[in-house]
Amino acid sequence: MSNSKIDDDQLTEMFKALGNTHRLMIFKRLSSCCQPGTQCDLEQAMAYSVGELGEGLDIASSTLSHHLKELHRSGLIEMERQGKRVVCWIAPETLNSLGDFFNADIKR
Amino acid sequence: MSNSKIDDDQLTEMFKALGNTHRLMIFKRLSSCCQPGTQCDLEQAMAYSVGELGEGLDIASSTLSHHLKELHRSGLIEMERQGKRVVCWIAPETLNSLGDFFNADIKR
DNA sequence: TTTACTATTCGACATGTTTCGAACTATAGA
DNA sequence: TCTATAGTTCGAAACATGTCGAATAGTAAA
Repeated sequence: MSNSKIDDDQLTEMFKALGNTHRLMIFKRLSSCCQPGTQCDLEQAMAYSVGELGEGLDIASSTLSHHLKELHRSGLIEMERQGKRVVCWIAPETLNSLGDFFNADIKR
Repeated sequence: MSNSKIDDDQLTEMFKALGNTHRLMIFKRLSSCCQPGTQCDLEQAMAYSVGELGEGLDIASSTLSHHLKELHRSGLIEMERQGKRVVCWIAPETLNSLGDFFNADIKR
């Protein structure tokens, strides 16, 4: 059921991107869209600014910037400047491709 | 629907393990259980020996051994000696956990 | 324009990873 | 026991990554 093409090189890059504690935390924060028991609009609620994503991570802002660049390079997240801030959100197609990778019973 | 517990550290290790071209190839070979259009027994058909997994990869056997160790350490694959050979297969629970990670709509 | 806020780039350093060949271990069979 | 087959461990070299602070760039508001 996978219609979005994604090659092995890109897949490797995405896994490499997620294979780091800080980047995985960032990714998880981006993929958690709302508070327990609340409804949320996918497109809106899942966007965070760079600063928000760094909260609680205890790393320098330059390091944070580097990690976000890696997540973006791999195709996992999108970024866009909005005024003073840069907001980030998960690239939805990519996420689906990854889900398919693990859920398909047969791969070649 | 995720009942198998898996913490962030282990998740990071698994992604790190898959974030390498050679290891991803090995993992894909282990997760492709049968030929096109054929039926297969999951438990049996998905086991490969170390030597078989290295075919076509064009790396030294010591390097192959290292990669398999990484995949095993991360919890992605199981290994067992059978006579002269060591056979490998994918750890099924782990695979499900990873699928859940990407398919759950809400994470925290 | 000056200031404050937000984020990125750069250079440097320490740490990890990938890879090889050589030496070693384990098993099965002659 | 000797030999062949199948994998692993070790040490070293090359390369990649994570991290920081300092300097820089973009935006908005006083």
